[in-house]
Amino acid sequence: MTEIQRPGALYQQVAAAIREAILSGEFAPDSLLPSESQLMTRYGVSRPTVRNAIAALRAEGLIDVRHGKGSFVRAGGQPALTIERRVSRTIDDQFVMPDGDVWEEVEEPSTYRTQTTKATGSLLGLDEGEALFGCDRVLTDSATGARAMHRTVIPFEVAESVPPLADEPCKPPAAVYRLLSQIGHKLWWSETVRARLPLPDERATLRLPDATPVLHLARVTHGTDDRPLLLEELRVGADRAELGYRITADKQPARRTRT
Amino acid sequence: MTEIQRPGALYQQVAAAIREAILSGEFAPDSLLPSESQLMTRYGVSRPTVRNAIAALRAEGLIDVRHGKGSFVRAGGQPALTIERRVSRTIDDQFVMPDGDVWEEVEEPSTYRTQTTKATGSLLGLDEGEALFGCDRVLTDSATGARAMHRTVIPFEVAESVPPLADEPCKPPAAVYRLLSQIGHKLWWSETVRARLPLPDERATLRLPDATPVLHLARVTHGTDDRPLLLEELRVGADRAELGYRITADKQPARRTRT
DNA sequence: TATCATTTGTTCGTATGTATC
DNA sequence: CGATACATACGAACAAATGAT
Repeated sequence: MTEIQRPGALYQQVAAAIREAILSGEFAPDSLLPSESQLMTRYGVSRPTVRNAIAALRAEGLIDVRHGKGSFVRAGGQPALTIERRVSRTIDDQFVMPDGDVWEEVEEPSTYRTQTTKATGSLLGLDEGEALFGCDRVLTDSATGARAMHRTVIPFEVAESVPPLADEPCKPPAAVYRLLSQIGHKLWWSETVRARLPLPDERATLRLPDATPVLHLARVTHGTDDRPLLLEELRVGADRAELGYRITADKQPARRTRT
Repeated sequence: MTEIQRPGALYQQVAAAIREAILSGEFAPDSLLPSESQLMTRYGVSRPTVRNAIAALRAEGLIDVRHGKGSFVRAGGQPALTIERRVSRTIDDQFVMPDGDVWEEVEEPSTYRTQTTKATGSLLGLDEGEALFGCDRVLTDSATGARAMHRTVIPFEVAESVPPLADEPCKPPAAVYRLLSQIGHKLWWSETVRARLPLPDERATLRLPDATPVLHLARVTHGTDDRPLLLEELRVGADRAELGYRITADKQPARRTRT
C-alpha cells in the first residue's frame, strides 16, 4: 500500500496555506476571506476539511468568523487600554488608584456573604470556611469599550475591626485603603497575574470574541506585620487591555526563605 | 441515557452537560472521560455532535484529549511557578533578580543585530530603523518543567556608552543593570503584561498544550531622566506560571499626562 | 416590508487511518 | 495481533444570520 507522505493532515495544510496568505499580505487585516465554498474549489477539498482548517485558525486567534457574513482577518494591534497597577498616596494619606476614574460601573454592585475557598484562603492566609464579605462589580471603560469584572473580598474579622466597613463593605478600594491606613496599618500589596481562557459566563459578561484569554489579577492588601487584610480580583479580556507596573529596586532585599 | 433539554445548539447542550459533570465532581481531574461512543449513547446524539462538544471543551481548556487513549479532565490547579517580577539591590549596588537562579538555559543564547520595529520602538522611545542588539534565550525551570523565551534588546547607542556591553551584549539582565548603575544611572523599570494565544513557533518552543495562553512581558529599563535604556521580553505559558508583583504606595503620585 | 441569494452553523451518515494498550 | 479510541475525510441536508433587492 502506497502511503502518501504529508507534512500533516489535509486540513492542517489548508490552514497553513491560508495562514501564509494572511501573513504574506494577500489577505489584509479586516478584509473578508474567501467563502467556504470558494476555499473548497481553491484547494480541492470538501467542506468539512475547509471548516476544520478555519476552526484551527480561529483557535489561534488569527481570524474571526461572523455568521452569515464570512471570515475576517483579525487586526492584531496592541491593546488599547493599559491598566496601571500602581497605588499612590497623597501627603494627607488619601489613596489614589491611577486608573480608578477610568472605569464606570455597568450596574449596581452586589454584596454577599461567603466563605473562604482553598484559593482565596491561601491568598488571605486563612483556613477554609472562614466568613467573608464579597462585592462584585462589572466595570466598563467608555473610551475603549473594554469591560472588566471586579471583586472585593473582606474577611469578617477585618471588617469588624473597621466599623464603617462592617456596615458598608462594598466601598471603592481606595476608600478601604484609607480606612485601614487610618487605624494604623502600614499598607503594601502583592499581586499575582494569571492568564487563561474564559469560562462561559466570563466570556458573556466581558463580551469576549473567540480565542481571547482573560487576564486574572489577584491583589492582596497587607497591613502591619504583613498580615493579609483583603483581596481584590480583576478579570479583563486580554484583547483590549494590558497591565502596567512600575518597578523600583528594593534597597534591602527582604529574602524570606520559607523552606 | 440522559435527556437534554436546554437552549442552544445540541453540541452546546452536550458540552454544557459534560462541563457541569466535571465541575460537580462526577468526572474528577486527571480522570478519563467516557469515550466518544459512550457519550453518543449517553446523550443520544451522533458522533459529529459529540466531537463538536469535545472540541468546544478543548478550546475552553477544560479537557485534554490524547489520540488513542481518551479525554482527560485537566487538573485546573494553580500555576506551579510564580515568577517574581521584583528587582532588588544590595548595599553595594549588586542587582539581584528574585527568580534569576531558578531558570536554566536550554541552549546557547543567540546574539544578533536588528532594527527597531514599531512595537519595540515605541517602548524604547526610538524611531523605526534604529540599530539594536538582540539576545534570545530559551529557559527552563527544572522544578516545574516550565519553559520560557527570554529576549534582551539593547540599542547600539546604549551599548556603546557602556564598553563591556558593546563587546558582549548578551549578559544576564542583573549584570547589565549593574553596569548601567556603575556609570551613574539611577534605574527604574516599567513593565507591561499582555496575554494572547501562542503563535505556532511559540507553541512548539514552549511545548504548550492546547488552549494555553502565553503571558507576554515587556520590561523597559529606564535610567536618569527617565530615558529608556533597554528592553527585556519574557514569554511563558500561562498554564504553569503566574507573575508576582510587590507594590508599595508611591508617596508622590507622579502624574505624567502624555496627550 | 418582504423576499431572496449568499454564507456560515448544525446535524446526521459513512468510511478509513492511526495511536494505545 | 486484535480491540478500542481518537483523527481525518467525504457527502448531504436543513437552519439561521446577513445584506441587497
